[in-house]
Amino acid sequence: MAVQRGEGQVGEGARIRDVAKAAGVSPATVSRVLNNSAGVGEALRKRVLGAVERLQYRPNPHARALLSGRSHTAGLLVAEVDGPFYGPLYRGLERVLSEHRLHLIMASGRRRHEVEWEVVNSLLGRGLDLLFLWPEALSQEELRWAAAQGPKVVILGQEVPGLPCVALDHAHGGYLATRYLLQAGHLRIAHVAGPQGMQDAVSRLAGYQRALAERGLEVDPELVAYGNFRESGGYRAARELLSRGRPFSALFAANDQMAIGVAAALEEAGLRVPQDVSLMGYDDIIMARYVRPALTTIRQPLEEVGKAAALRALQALGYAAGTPQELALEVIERSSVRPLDSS
Amino acid sequence: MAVQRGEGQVGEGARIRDVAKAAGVSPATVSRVLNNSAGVGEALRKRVLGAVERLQYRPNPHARALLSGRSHTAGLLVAEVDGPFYGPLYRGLERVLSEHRLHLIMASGRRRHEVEWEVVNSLLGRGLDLLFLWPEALSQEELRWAAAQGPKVVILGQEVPGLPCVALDHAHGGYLATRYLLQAGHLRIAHVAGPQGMQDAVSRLAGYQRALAERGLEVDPELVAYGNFRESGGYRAARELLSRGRPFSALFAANDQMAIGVAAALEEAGLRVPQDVSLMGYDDIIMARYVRPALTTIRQPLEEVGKAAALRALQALGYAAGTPQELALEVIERSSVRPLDSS
DNA sequence: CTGAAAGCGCTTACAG
DNA sequence: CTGAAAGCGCTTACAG
Repeated sequence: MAVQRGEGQVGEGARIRDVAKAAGVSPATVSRVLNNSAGVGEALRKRVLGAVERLQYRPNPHARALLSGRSHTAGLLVAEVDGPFYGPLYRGLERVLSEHRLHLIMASGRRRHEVEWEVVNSLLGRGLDLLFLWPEALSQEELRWAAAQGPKVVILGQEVPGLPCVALDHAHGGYLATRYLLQAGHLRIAHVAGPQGMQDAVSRLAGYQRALAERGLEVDPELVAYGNFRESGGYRAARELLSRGRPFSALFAANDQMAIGVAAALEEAGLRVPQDVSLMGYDDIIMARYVRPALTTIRQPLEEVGKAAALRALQALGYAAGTPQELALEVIERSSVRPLDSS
Repeated sequence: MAVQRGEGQVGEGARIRDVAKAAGVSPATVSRVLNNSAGVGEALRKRVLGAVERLQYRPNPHARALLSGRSHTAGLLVAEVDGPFYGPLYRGLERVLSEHRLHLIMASGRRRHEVEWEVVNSLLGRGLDLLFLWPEALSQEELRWAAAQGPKVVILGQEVPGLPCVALDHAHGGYLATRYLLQAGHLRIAHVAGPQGMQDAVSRLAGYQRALAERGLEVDPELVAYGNFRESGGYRAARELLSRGRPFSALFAANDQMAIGVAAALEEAGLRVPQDVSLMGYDDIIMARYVRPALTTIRQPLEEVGKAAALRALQALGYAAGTPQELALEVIERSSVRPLDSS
């Protein structure tokens, strides 16, 4: 009685007992052969493998997961699955994880607190081994709670005291970008920041302000506008900046996508990059090299971030994993910035 | 004896029997409450829910999957997780699937037969409910074999007789793009095709040739070069075309990423788009709207493709799902093509 | 309306 | 070296 054989896809194939019968051994022996455990007689081994092959037997992963408590799956929360940004991160994670036969589930929190929370809970309910969270709206409290729920958690994009994190120093990046522009002789530097309240956006803005202050320049709030981290946001923010009428000879956009939107708006307004306005991006997405003028930007090693996060997580799971590379930000000089004639 | 309580993350929380004990009922009753089955007395129901809450009980998904044969997870094979191309597809799939509490695993086949085959097998061994395959190198035989292994399979990007597929008519798209250029008065039209042997690339090339032939023009093989579907490939292919010395007034690139690489190469060679060379892309990635000049292109409704594929798969699983939209290709006119003066 | 029991497909400690 | 049995955490047909 009780449960009938499932109709599910998994149940359709041969079971271990079918293989055992076909090979004339016990299920335990089949299991041992498949898991390379203990010494199984060579003769039996061959027989079992033959039967496995013949019946196209695949062990039921759900049964294995139930027994071991391991699903061989990791989850990744990001702000969006679109866009050029998370691709390299995903790839870095996948490269390392797949070597350990771990798969990766990606889910989007859409930059909204409510959605992020729901996604994290859904991920927590799936019996994943690992959780990589790149939150945009969740509080540190909430992240710590999530980490207490079971799966190993690695936080990306920000430092959360008490949890394993892999973050880049966004404030430093904002500082580097701005200083670069300053060194090129620009004094009136506008900034298109990311969404207000988002950590990385806030930090880059802080870096921008610090560089200006260090140089003894006043930070003019009229030279700062906010965007959504996408092309459309950069486009709109640039138009807003232009409409304010405050002159600027350079502009630092908090990411490359917005920088490209900015460039479009500038051109529409009859301003040339870099002759009239120097433009600096952030991220170094692939496209940055190909847009005209090619974008000078701050490179974030996102694939390396993914690898580092994966390595750290694997260690937490008890696998012997290598040591991650140093994650350094770097100015990539291309053609969108030019020195200001001090004439 | 036998198995000890797992150390896995899943095993760490409360089990159904703990809840049952706390509520003073049997595990069966807890199960019924949680699954809203049958009529459970309201009083008990409350007690059970209270205990669930108190113990922070989460049913073990692996046990459920073992019993039901359903993992609530779908797999997606694509050529790369990077790049702007698959984002909208993933999003379309995810939007529909998540409404049915299905998660999505993405894996990259890297355009290599061997890797694709391995990935498909790995996916097949995971007890997934659904498989979405956008193959670049697998044969129709292999795809049919995969579909026979258990999970419901939907093929993307090409038609495979006998299997549910969601594909766009790439030949038609190539034809549309070329005809558009022809109608603008161009007669010498170069083509940067995708990798030789890949279905979509081959079809677009065929569409290009058909449009030329229809117009009574000879197809000059010297005007065709091949790229890797990425910016770098477009860049190199354009340089190759230029080095051949055959004149052309327009160029159709088999995707937007290559078109953007082409534009960079053209500009480096001192050629202006569209004044000197008209440029047509394919896909309509977000960036197409923002590069300068904004790219005239063929829009592929990839998010819709994802939704349609998800809907079809859900039907196969027996869920009542809606009917997908029509998937039409469309010329998006922007600024990278201009009529040829017939002077 | 509720519970005791069987069983999903595996793995592993125990016996031999 | 190999097998019989227990058990992972659930769900559901069967009894009551």
